Amino acid sequence: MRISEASLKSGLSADTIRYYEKSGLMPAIDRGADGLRRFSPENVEWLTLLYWLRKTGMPMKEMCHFAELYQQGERTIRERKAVLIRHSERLKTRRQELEKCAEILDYKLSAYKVIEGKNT
Amino acid sequence: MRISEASLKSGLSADTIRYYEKSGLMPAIDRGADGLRRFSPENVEWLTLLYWLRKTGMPMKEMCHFAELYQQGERTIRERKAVLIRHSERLKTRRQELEKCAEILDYKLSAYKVIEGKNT
DNA sequence: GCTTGACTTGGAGTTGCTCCAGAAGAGTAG
DNA sequence: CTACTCTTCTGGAGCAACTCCAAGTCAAGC
Repeated sequence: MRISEASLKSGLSADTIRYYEKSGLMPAIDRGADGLRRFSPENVEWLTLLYWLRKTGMPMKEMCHFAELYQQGERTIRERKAVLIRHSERLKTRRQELEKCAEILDYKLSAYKVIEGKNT
Repeated sequence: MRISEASLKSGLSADTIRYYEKSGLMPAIDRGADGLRRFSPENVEWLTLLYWLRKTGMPMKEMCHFAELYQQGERTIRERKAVLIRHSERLKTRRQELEKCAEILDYKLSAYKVIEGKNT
């Protein structure tokens, strides 16, 4: 499939996909006779994973490292596992931050209610 | 208090605080006779709120708008409430994204386990 | 009186995109 | 065949939100 379809399926914009390729986050995408990129389903699965990792705060540097491991095949599975486990810990931290912020918002909103009560 | 203490208490770096002031996210901070910024506890509370809003993904533009409302006093409470409610909806969305990503990671990790099982 | 340390400003650098101009190729309409 | 539209390509500029740095000021301590 071509880039627009890959974009639609992965969630990444075409620009971002090209940018990721340039940055070494992809195992060089095949080109058709016309010179346009052709994405395999495996390519798209990879892009989708990148989409989620990035969206939840993994820095590009770490994704680059992860991409290198991926390119080196199955013998790097152990290390890749470690990267993902570290990331899922990051998710836990993020969730706690959201929780904390939600608390603060609730507090602020209730304080507003008190002020409004005074003024009416 | 001075900027280093305000930084410590709010969670924002001194650089970021100065940047926020320049960007209009703060009601102009007082200066002492020495020309250095002096932060009131109210200033710090405001910075702390900004810290959490930013950390959980509110764009600067929206924070600027919120800051303007704040500067206009109590008559903007209703609108400020709306901003915070919108943000708490954003938090909900973010939480779902984290959840979704956690699922993907679990799936990937279990897939790795299968591969490792085959190789040993 | 001299050094140390926190602070000041303005500006350059960084990350991770996002948008744009200009060109090339395929497909459709007249 | 010509004209037009669509998608894609590349290289490069622009942007958000910091982050870091150089050069200078000023008060406090030895």
